[in-house]
Amino acid sequence: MPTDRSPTRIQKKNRATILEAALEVFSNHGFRGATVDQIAKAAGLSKPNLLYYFPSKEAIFTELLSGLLDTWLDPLRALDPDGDPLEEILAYVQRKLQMSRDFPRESRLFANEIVQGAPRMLDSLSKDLKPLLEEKSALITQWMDAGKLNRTHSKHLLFSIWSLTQHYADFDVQVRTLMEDEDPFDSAPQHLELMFRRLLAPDHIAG
Amino acid sequence: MPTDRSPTRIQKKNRATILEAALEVFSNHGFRGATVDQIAKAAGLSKPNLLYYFPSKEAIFTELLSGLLDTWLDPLRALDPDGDPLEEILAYVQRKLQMSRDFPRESRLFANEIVQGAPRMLDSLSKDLKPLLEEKSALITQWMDAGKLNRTHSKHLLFSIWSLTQHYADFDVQVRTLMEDEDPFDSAPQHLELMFRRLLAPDHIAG
DNA sequence: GTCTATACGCTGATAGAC
DNA sequence: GTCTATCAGCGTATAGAC
Repeated sequence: MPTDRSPTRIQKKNRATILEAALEVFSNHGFRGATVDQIAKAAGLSKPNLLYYFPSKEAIFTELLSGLLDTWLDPLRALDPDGDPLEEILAYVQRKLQMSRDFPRESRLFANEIVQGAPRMLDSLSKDLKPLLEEKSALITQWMDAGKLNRTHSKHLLFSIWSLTQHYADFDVQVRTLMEDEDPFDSAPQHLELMFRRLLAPDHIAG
Repeated sequence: MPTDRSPTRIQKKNRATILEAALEVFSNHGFRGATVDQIAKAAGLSKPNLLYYFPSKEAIFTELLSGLLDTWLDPLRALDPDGDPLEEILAYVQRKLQMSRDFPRESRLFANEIVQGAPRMLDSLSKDLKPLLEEKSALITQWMDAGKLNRTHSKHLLFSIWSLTQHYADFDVQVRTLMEDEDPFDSAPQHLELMFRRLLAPDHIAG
């Protein structure tokens, strides 16, 4: 077991390598479907050596989850109360879509866990995600009250943004099978901008 | 092994019971996460007895998938070329949402498989889903050409319907955690109708 | 048709040499 | 810190009695 005080450079590097490998394997197979052997091989280590850095498979997984959740929620945190409401939300949608394109493994990692009832993530959902959702959905409701946005259910609005954008990461195989050679990420940004612009842009039609 | 000709009533009933139990277990844990023991217990049979009706765990899974896919695609097949375009699509959205409410296990079964790269479903995607998508997206494009619907990317439109509606089944745990006591299915229908009506209703604004 | 008992591979984790 | 060797338990599947 690594000593508690001041991990060496090699320890830090190996832990990082393991977590990177774990992300690759867990995101593709889920917790139960992944094996320590696969992770060790992907990390270029032997299985016992890997378990020298982490006490168990479960420990790797939970550390991975908690480490990623913070940055995963950054795009939502960046929603700026002082910005232009419509543009803020449209920018958030695009940020989320880019994350699906650039970090699909993170998205699938969470998706895998949540479809199966989030047995190792329920606490994070309540403690980290819920307060953030409350804060931002309240902000959006304020914007609607002020007439800056067309009125909708603000929580469903955020769910919609999540599901539409993460779909391109989580269901990537299906999307690419159905679109053949066209890259989904070429046309998705326009489509999603149109959806949310039409939904949220305040009415200018009299009557 | 059951004889090939004319399965008895008890055989039919047991196979149906097993598939029902398998749906329950596979949808909650995925293929790898599910065990034959769990399925047998859920079906009220011993493990060897279960394997008398199906040759393997894999066989149960694939039969379950192929059996469910057909009815799963029914709502899309029901999209009527002769109906009113906007109302047809809005009705499709509501049918899909009802399926997420009434058959969440089926949705999660497919979701589990697809997030992990659809190793046992790729053929079905190409052979069954793709032709249907091509047919219906072409129909939608026709409607747009005729000015009956606002123009959007018809495939992304269908992806959007799938992701938004199935989200309430696949991410049920997250949604319910974040909405606490409010039932998502009380407010989701309105929200989704508004989204697609605003997106697709032909413009009446001059200029 | 249904059971008990069991074979056997895979997987998570540990022991102990170096 | 890293390795080889190995253990214990689980999970799929089968054998064979009834």
